[in-house]
Amino acid sequence: MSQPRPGGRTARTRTAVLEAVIDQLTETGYAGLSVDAVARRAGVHKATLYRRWGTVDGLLLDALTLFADRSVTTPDTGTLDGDLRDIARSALAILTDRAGQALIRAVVSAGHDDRVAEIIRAFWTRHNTMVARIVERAADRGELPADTDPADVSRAIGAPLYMRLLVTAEPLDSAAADQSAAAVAAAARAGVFTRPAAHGAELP
Amino acid sequence: MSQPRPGGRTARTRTAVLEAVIDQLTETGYAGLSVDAVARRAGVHKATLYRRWGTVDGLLLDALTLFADRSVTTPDTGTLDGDLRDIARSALAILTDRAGQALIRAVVSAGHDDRVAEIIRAFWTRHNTMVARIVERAADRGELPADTDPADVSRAIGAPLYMRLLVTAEPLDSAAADQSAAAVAAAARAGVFTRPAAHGAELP
DNA sequence: CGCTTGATGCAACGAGTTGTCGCATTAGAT
DNA sequence: ATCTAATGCGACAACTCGTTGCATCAAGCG
Repeated sequence: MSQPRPGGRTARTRTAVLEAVIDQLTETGYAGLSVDAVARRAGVHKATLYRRWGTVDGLLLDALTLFADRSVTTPDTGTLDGDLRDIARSALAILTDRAGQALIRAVVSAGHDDRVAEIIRAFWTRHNTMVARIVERAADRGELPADTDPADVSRAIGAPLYMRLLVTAEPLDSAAADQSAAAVAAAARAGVFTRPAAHGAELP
Repeated sequence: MSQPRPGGRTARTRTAVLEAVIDQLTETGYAGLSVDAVARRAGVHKATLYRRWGTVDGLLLDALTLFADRSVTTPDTGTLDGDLRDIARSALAILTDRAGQALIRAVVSAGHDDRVAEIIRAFWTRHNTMVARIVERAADRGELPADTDPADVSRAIGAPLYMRLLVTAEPLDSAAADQSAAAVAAAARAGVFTRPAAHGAELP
């Protein structure tokens, strides 16, 4: 590696700065996220931040990258309900995590920076892939219609939780996560998330 | 009324300003919503805005009040599925409306101004009341468990649509609305939105 | 019609913020 | 021990923000 190691000054600075970004977002939201404020909080000169990150969005982007790079694990409980519940609880964990909450709010506020959008897109792609494995297994067990769309399921699991966080400001607890999982299971079993007939093979 | 009439200069100024607020929000988002920008766009001197609205949040609040005061109508199609579909399509209409979209994004970005939060709370209270009527009728028809929680249903209908708008940036179309309605219907019928046993009446 | 009153236009301001620069200093690698 | 890149430092011009005093205007009223 040509990069300085984790113990190097550069890495230490980055850690301190990105942590300061989260702190600042938590306290003041995206509106209060200025380069100066982050610099003061991190104990780093603001010129350094301008040189390395350029803009406020650069800072947000780096913090977001660090956060979104966590791996998505696929549950395998043996039942659709169990798997969906695990996924909902993972989502809950992100949404109640300090950094997760700060970053999600910031992303929504940041309007649509292209680079940010790309990170979000990549995250959901991975998430959908993970859900697809669950769905496939459930279909093999006969718990679900074979043409169930994983993207629909993926979105539906998280939606009520994001709704509580961003829109209605309601509490985020495990009961909410479990209810969301149960609702998705019921809807999926009922065939609501079935893909529209693609090439009319089974038409009369 | 001691207020100048709708044709008065004051009223005309207010209309022009609030329209400018929506335009500005649409183009730049909450981050770009400055008093100066709105003043320029509305063709009104900024001192006037500071005198009447005080701050940027005052402007947003007034625009939001004007928008949120629209009445919520209760559908009555005779079936649970029909009613839920109507509700989902109403939500879709708000979420695809220019002003609605601008204001919803702004509210999420505005962090939590107390007065804004109060308006949101009031909106959802009315919405929940409306859904409660639907749910009650459906329960009377035997389409739903009697102890179905209207707030759960209310939240679940809108959630996938808000999710598409705010989080995943996916398209908002009537297919999405109808799917959401169908999913909620299936989940509600399955008893997912049933209130937890309150005073243990039916326990062994 | 002319008068009164409150709302608006106008220009200027001081305070604070933002992003950049040249140069000195330091930490880490070789 | 030395070299290099990263950081610290202070100053700066350009910009934004909110306020103020005064002139002007529009709407209602007799």
